[in-house]
Amino acid sequence: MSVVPRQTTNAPGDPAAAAPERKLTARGRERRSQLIDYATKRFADDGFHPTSVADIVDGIGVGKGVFYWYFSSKEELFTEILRTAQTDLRRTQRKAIGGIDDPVRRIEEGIRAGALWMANNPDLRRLFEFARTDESFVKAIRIGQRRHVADAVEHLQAAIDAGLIPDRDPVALAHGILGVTNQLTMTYLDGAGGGATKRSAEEVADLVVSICRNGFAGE
Amino acid sequence: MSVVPRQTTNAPGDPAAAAPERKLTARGRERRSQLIDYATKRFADDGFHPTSVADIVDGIGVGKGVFYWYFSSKEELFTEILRTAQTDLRRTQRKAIGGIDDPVRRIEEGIRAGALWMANNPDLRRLFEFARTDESFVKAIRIGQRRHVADAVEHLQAAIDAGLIPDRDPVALAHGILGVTNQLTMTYLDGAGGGATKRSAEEVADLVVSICRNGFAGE
DNA sequence: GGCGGCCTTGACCATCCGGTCAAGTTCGTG
DNA sequence: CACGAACTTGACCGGATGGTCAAGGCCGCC
Repeated sequence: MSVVPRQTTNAPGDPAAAAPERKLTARGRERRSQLIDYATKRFADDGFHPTSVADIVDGIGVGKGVFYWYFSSKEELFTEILRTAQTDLRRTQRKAIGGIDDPVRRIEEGIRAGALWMANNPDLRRLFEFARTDESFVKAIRIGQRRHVADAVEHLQAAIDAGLIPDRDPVALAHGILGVTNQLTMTYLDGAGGGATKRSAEEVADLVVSICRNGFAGE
Repeated sequence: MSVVPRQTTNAPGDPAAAAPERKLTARGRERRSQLIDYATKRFADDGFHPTSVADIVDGIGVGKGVFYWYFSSKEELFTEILRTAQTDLRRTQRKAIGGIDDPVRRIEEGIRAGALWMANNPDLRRLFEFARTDESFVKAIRIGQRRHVADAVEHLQAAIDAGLIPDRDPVALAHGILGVTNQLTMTYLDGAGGGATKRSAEEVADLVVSICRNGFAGE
């Protein structure tokens, strides 16, 4: 008969786009992640804008209302995907450098873990890449990127303080590392790198570490 | 009265999307570049998909037919913008390393010129960035990127052969340089870099060169 | 076994989108 | 001044698109 009111009041200060925040049963949680998984693939394959809500629900074989039961908008879904992915990437990197003391090795293993994550999650990598170019999502992605850079800067600064690497702007270095990782994983692991042979994820990760460490002239 | 037939036959072998290829008067050429300029700005500010043809013609204050007089589709316009920009970037870099003999300095000045171009053409840089993420345009951008990488590889290989830099995969290095350039120009020159102070184009160019040359550990 | 909340349906809506086209205007040339 | 080609107009079209909602089915719990 009656339907639960659609508009969940946002926590004040949260400017726009909030999740419906419903009580979900096991079945509901499963449906929700099914939507997320399928949408991730479609967004990565066809792009965010060209993928319609109808495409997503039709692909799963459910009615359109299902989508809006779990997400308040297409944008909200996408933001949710981004947030989850950024959290996962960060956790992966933290875990990878867990037991390591030497700052330089922490940096290197962090880079390697980042590159491997990109290699193992090509869809999410593509979504990051797109999100940076779309005004509606830059903000969301900047939050995670800032954290990401801050993590790297911490270790770079430690290495500088210990006299293990030259004293250069660690923030710029961190961004440089990010740029190399993105570009090389894209080139060698996504479809058709520009005149480059295919390589395994590990080879690419080693390549990324080597280039970040030495540049073209170093050593 | 009668209207010139709309569909210009493509040069055979050209798969899709070709320009109308009309005879343009001075007035026509001006209108055409007005459309290109305005569309570039809108695409860069609002994104390709969110910007409609109606937005473009309304922004200029002309009828919709004007657009389709000069371009056969929105996609064709965008591809044209990309192609022109890539050509311009390449020419700028070639010119910058014109009179230089030392391979290492050629590399460095090429990098600097690339970074400066990105800094001076933020709209076009954003369009590149987006085009890499959209299936319809990857192909177009790959062509230019391949050329771009090939240019860099040539100089890197020369430097390796002359024993001026260590013998490492020049293709990977070229992509690394590209990644650093994109990331740093975006961070420091576009809106709101992640917790980073604003810098001049020249400072950023120097930063890019330094990082590409030495990595985080080099020298 | 029935009640109430979670979940699903799919027709429907207002709007917008890329693209077409018949008709009209501008302008250089002969 | 006349003619034809270059250019412009703006109503119009078929088909999305994101999002809504009244209605009904499912299911766990008392």
